[in-house]
Amino acid sequence: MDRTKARLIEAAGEVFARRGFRSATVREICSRAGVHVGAVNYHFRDKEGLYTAVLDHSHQTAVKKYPPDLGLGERAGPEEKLRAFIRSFLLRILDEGIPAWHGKLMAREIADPTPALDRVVQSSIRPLYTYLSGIVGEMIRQEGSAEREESVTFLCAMSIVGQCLHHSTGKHVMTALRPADFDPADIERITDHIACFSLGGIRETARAGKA
Amino acid sequence: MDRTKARLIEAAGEVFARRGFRSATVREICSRAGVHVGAVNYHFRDKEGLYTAVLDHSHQTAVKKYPPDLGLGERAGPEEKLRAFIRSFLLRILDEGIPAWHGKLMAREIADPTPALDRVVQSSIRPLYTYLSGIVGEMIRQEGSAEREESVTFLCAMSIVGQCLHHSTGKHVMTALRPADFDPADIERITDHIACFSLGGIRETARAGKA
Amino acid sequence: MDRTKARLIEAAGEVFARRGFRSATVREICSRAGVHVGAVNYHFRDKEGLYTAVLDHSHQTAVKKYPPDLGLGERAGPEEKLRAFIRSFLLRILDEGIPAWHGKLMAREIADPTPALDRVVQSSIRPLYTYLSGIVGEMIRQEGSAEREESVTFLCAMSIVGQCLHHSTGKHVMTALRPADFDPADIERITDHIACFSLGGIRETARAGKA
Amino acid sequence: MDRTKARLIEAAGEVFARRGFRSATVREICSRAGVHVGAVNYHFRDKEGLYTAVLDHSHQTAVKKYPPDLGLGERAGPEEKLRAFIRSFLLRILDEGIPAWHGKLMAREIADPTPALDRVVQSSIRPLYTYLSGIVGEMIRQEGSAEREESVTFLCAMSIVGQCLHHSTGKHVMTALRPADFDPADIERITDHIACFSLGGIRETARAGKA
DNA sequence: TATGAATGAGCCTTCATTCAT
DNA sequence: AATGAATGAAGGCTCATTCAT
Repeated sequence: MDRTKARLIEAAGEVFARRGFRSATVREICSRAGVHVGAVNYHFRDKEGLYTAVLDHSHQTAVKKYPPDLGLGERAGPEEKLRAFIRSFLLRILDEGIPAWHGKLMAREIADPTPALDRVVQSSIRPLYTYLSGIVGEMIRQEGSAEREESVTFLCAMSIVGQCLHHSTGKHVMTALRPADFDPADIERITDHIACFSLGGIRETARAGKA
Repeated sequence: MDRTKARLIEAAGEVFARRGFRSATVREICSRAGVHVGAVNYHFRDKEGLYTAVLDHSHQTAVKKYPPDLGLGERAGPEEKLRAFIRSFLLRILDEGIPAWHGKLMAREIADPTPALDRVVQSSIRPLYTYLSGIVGEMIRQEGSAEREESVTFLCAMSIVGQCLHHSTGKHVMTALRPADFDPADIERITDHIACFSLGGIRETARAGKA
Repeated sequence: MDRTKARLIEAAGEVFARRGFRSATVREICSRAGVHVGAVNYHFRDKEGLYTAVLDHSHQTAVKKYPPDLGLGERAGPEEKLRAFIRSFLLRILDEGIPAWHGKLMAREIADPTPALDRVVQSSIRPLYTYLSGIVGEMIRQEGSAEREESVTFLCAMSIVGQCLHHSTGKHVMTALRPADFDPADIERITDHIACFSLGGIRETARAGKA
Repeated sequence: MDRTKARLIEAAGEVFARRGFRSATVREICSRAGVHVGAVNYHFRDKEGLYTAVLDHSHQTAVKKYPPDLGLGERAGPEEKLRAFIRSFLLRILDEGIPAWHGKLMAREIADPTPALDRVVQSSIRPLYTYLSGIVGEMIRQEGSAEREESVTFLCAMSIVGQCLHHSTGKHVMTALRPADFDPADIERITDHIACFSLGGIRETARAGKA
């Protein structure tokens, strides 16, 4: 029955996101899904097969709920697009529920890759990166810089992604450092900050490249 | 004998940094250290005790080799201090050798905390954060902004740290995305970029807070 | 449907012959047969029932294709009959295709018996043995020996069968020992050797019994 | 303690010989040895390591107790040597106790090879084969035959070995066929038969090669 | 009648830890 | 004080078989 597969994917998404692929146990996943221990091997061949299925499924869900431009039209300006991208990215990794698994799983895959990394890069990460590079490149060109453009664009994109991921990856430390200030649920405020910070960062970088 | 403890800490630092606390095995550590399997439990009570000892020891080593200001005097300007901090931070997490364990262990602790997180925060992370906050706060004040200063300073500091950590945490993905562009060994170039990007980011953030 | 049973028997014959009863898995058999996993239990009660069915079916096929005398008339001499028997036996266990399963399965049953051994002995092995004993007994009597005839005949028959089986059972070792010399496909040459060797052996044995 | 390893090897030899490598379970072995289930992995790395250790140990024991020439001097005639070899071979595979494991394990390895086959061939089987080839070659030359000598020697040696092995491998079938006649304990009688049969076989083969 | 999802037993292995020596 | 053999729990996985549909 398909219901078992669905319950398994749901339970596995939660456990993999919380514990990581290696530390997650098939037993805990099955227990949460209320299915037999052997079900994973039957339906997904092995633990890795289940993990891949979770990644694929959550990818589908995430792109639907959080498109990179968040519904912005093509005519939107790059600054607007950048803000939408950051907000979308933060929603992916900070929100609760199925789509957030995807962000958390990607974050884990980035920090501690499994054999599924290549798959994730091709299906999920590269498209996002390509979209972000387009925005950043446009902003850099607006500043009149052209030198080593691609390489500079790459570093700027990584600076943006790094800021976003840190709000997921580093949340425990942030809470420990300033319990009062840090609220991962306040996505709008974090979006505002990273968008503003990155805008200034991109411009400064473009200016430096021009000189 | 103290020599056994020292060899154990050295081997454990390397293994914990490479595999993380949970994936590292006592057997591999003991094997590398050339001591018997029971030594960890005998000298450090349990695996966690060894981990704590490694953190303490590598902290001592790291603060000596990579002081946050990299030897800069108090009279240096905040921009200069910021660049030195970023370079020092990148060296901690990207360099090879004993002191780099500490940076890698901190990065792992941030991304996937263990019960030792609080200890690490108090001994290592908070001092760094306090130092960085001082620099950032000074720069923000230079721009004339004052509104919600502390909170803004916190977010800026996290943006800087997030960028740096991503060059350690996300190195596999960066390599997958742009194998030609990404070289974690080129610390100077990464330092230049993050310093420049963050300078623009802080100023833009300060300006926005002023309006 | 009978077609499912037929496909199952065909697939099972191949797998049992290659892996043996215990190492063969119901799943591999069903997968090769293109039927669902439960089919074995549904049609044949259990794995052992399928195995029995395979033995019965392949026995039917084998006796048709490889009659012990290979079509020799009753008037043929014992030496001619012995050679035909040996050739027939080798074809059963070394040939490829459906009838060869039977030989391979018998060889496996002899080397590593299952609960089906008695059935195989009664249906397949004993008739062959009886036929061979007739030939050997005739040759021994030709030499003029009579003492403990039956027992001697038995041992001679076992010597002949043992030689033949070793060319199936021991093929991996023969290849390892003399890769150049050993070619299980060269059934004529092996037949010639075993027939000649056994002729000499029987005569010598008969002569010794006479003395 | 070495006692655990010794008990494990003893228990494993018995179980491997009775069930074969694949069908034998670590649990049964440990249970018989009266040791913990993890002991196999601790002392021998894995099941295969234990198997290898059993093969090595039983090989040592077997060569001591049953040297191929059974203590015959070099001056003994080839017929005498052949008989000694056959008797020694039968003792190896039919006797009870540790050295018989080796014969049974070799017989299993020949019929159903494991990854350890090469090791067994090099350490145990090839030396025996070489010794036997020397005897057979001498007998063939005595008959005056020289044509394709090596290849003929090989086939004769295989005929001898095949006869012997069949008395171990095929014992269940022999018992089923003639319960009264067959007594594997009557090694002297079997030795007499195979020696006599093989003598006649070798001479006949040599004569045929000469013609 | 036929299917295939689900089951339960069992297998090998790994791991941190304990404890007799 | 130090060793390393032994332990017990747990992990992923395979397999033949059952049973609701």
